[in-house]
Amino acid sequence: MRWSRYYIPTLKEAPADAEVVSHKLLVRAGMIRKLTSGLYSFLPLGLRALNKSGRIVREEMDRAGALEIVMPVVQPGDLWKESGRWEHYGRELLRFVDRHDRDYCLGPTHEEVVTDLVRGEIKSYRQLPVNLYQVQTKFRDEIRPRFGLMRCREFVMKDAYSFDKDEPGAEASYRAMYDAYSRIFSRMGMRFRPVQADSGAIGGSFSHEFMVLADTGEDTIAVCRDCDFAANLEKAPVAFSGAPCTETCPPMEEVPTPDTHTVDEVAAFLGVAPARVVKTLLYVADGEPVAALVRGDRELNEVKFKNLLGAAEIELAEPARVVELTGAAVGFAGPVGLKGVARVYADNELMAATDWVAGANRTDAHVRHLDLARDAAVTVFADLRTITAQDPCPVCGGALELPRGIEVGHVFKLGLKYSEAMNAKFLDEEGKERFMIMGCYGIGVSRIIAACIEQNHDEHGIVFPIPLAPFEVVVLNLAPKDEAVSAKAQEIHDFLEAQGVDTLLDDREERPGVKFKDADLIGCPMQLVVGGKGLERGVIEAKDRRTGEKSELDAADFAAAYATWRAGVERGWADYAAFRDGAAASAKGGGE
RNA sequence: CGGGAUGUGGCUCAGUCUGGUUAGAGCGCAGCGUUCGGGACGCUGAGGCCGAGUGUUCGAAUCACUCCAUCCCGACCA
Repeated sequence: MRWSRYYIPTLKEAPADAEVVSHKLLVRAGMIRKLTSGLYSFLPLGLRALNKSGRIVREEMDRAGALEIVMPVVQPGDLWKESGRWEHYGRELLRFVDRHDRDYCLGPTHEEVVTDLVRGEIKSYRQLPVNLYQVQTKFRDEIRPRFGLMRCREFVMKDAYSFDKDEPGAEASYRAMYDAYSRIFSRMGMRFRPVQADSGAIGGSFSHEFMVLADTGEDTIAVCRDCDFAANLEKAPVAFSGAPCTETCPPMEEVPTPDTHTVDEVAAFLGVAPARVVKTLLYVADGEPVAALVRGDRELNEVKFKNLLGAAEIELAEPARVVELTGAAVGFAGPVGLKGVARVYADNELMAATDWVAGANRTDAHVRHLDLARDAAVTVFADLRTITAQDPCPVCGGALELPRGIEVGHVFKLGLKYSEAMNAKFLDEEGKERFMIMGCYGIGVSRIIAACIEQNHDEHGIVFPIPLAPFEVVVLNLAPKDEAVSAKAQEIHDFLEAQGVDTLLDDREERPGVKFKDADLIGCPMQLVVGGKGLERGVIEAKDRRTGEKSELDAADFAAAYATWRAGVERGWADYAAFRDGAAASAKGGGE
C-alpha cells in the first residue's frame, strides 16, 4: 500500500478530550475519530488493526470448535421480558419502540437471542454440544463512556455461547474457551493474566477474566508470587484463621470526641492506631438499611458485601439517612445503638481482636473498650474487606502483588440461568427432557486495540506487536524524486507484499523528518529506510520499532538479510512478552 | 444522577475578570519560492452566525439567566 494513496490523517497534537494514552495515540495516528461521546469511527488504519484482532479471535474460536454466526443488533423486548432482564438490566439497555409501538432494544449482549435460536432448533442430545459465536457491534448505554476505545457505548465484541447436555460437557466447553483465550492473547503478543472474577450482572456460577497487564488499567488484580492464584481485587478472598479473640476487654465507655469525623481524626484524638477503630458503614440494600463493619484502616469490598447480602442493589446511605439511623451527625456511627438497622455485618478480622474504638451514635462522642461479641449484635462475621498487598495469598500463604489490568476477555459458566428462564430443553439418552447447560464467553475485540496500545507505546507513539499491527512493515522512501531510491523502495515493498507481508510504502513528497515521526507514531513494528545515503553504501536501514535498534541490511542480498533481521525482531518480541509476564506475575511465568 | 471544568476556523489555544474599530496566534490546508536523513523557512491566501437561546446595554466572544454538548472525579459496568 502506498501512503500517498492511503488515508492516514496524523496529528501533531492530541485532542483536548483525550485523557489516556491509547485514546490520544489512536486519534493522533489517524486510526479513529470521535463522532460523539462513546461513539467512534474507524479510519482505514484503525480498521486494519481491528480486523487483525478479529481475525486472530476467529481463527482460535474456529480451532476450538466454535461456529460463527451473526445475530441481529436490534432485539425484541419480549425476549428480554422472558429472561427477566428487561426489568433487571437497567439503563444500560437502550430501549425504543418501533412504529407499531412494540418494545425493542439494541443488543448489549446476546444470551436471549442465541437461547431463542437454539431452543427452536436443537432438540436432541445428539446435537450437543454446540458453541456459537459472532463478532459484532454491541451497544451499551454506559453511564459514563470514557477513555476512547476502552469504554465506549458502541464497540466490537466477540461473544460465544456454549450449550451442553451435562455438567462434564459444560466444563469441557468452558475449558476449551479458557484455553482458546489464552492462545488468542498469547498470539497477539500481549502480556496478560487470567484471573478469577465476580460474575456480576450476567450471572452464573463462576468465571475468569483475561486481563492485559498495564499500569493504566481500570482494574486491579491480586496475584500470588508463589502459586497460581490470581483474582480480580473485587473477588479475591482474604484468608482468615477463624480463631475468635480470647482476650478480655474492660467495660465499654463513652468518650467525648468533639469534631472528629474520620477514622484518622478519631484515632489521633484518642491516641490509638486506626487499626484499633471499627469503621461503621451504613448501606441501603434493596431498600433495607444494613450496617457493615470493617477495621478503620481497611476498605469495605462492596462486591463481597453485595454478594453476601444477596441484594440486587446496594448503595451507601445518604447523609440524611445516616442521621436518622444513628441519631447523630455523620461521622459518629457505631455498631451499638443503631436504630432500625436489623442486620449488622462485620469483617472477619474484627472477630480476631477486641477492645475497639467505634462511633457512639451520638454527635461528638465515640466509645472505647468495645467488645463486639459482648456489646454489639453482629448478625454474622464474614469476609468483607478488600485484600491488600500485605495480606498473604489466600491459597498458599505466599506474598501478593497487585498489578493493574485491562479486562479484554471474560468467560462465564452460566449453568441453567437462561435455559430455564427461556425453556431451552432437549431430550437426553433416556428420552427425558432436560435443560441445556450454558456458558458465555466474551472478548472485547475493539478494546483489545486500546489495551494493546496502553501496554505497548513510548514517547514517540504506538509500538504494535506484529500480529496486531495494521502494517507490519513500513518502507520509508526518503527521496521520492530520486529514481534509484524510489525504484529500490518500490521493489522492497513489492517483494514484501508478494510474501504476504502487510507493507506500507511512504512515498509522500515530505521531508524525511516528517516520515520518521509518522512512522514511529503509527507504530509499525518494523521500519525499512531507503535513502540516498544508505543506497550509495549498498544498505537498507532497518529499525526495530520496539527497541529502537537500527541495523543495516545488504541491499544486494535483501531477501536473506531481511529474513534474518525479521527473525531477530520476532524473537525479541517473544522474549519481551515472556519477560514482562514473568515480571508482573513473578517467577511463575506463563499465563496460567 | 451528584461534584468540578470547558465550549472561539479542521486541531491546540489566547482574548472573557476590567463590554468599545474589520476576533488573534501556532499547527494544518491552498499557491509560489528556497530547502531536503528526525515534525524546515519566507511570502501570499482560503477558512470563524465566538455551543444555542433569552435578557441587560448606545454597544456583548466578554455581563446575567436558561438550555445543550464535551471532558474529569464519584456512583455504575464486558
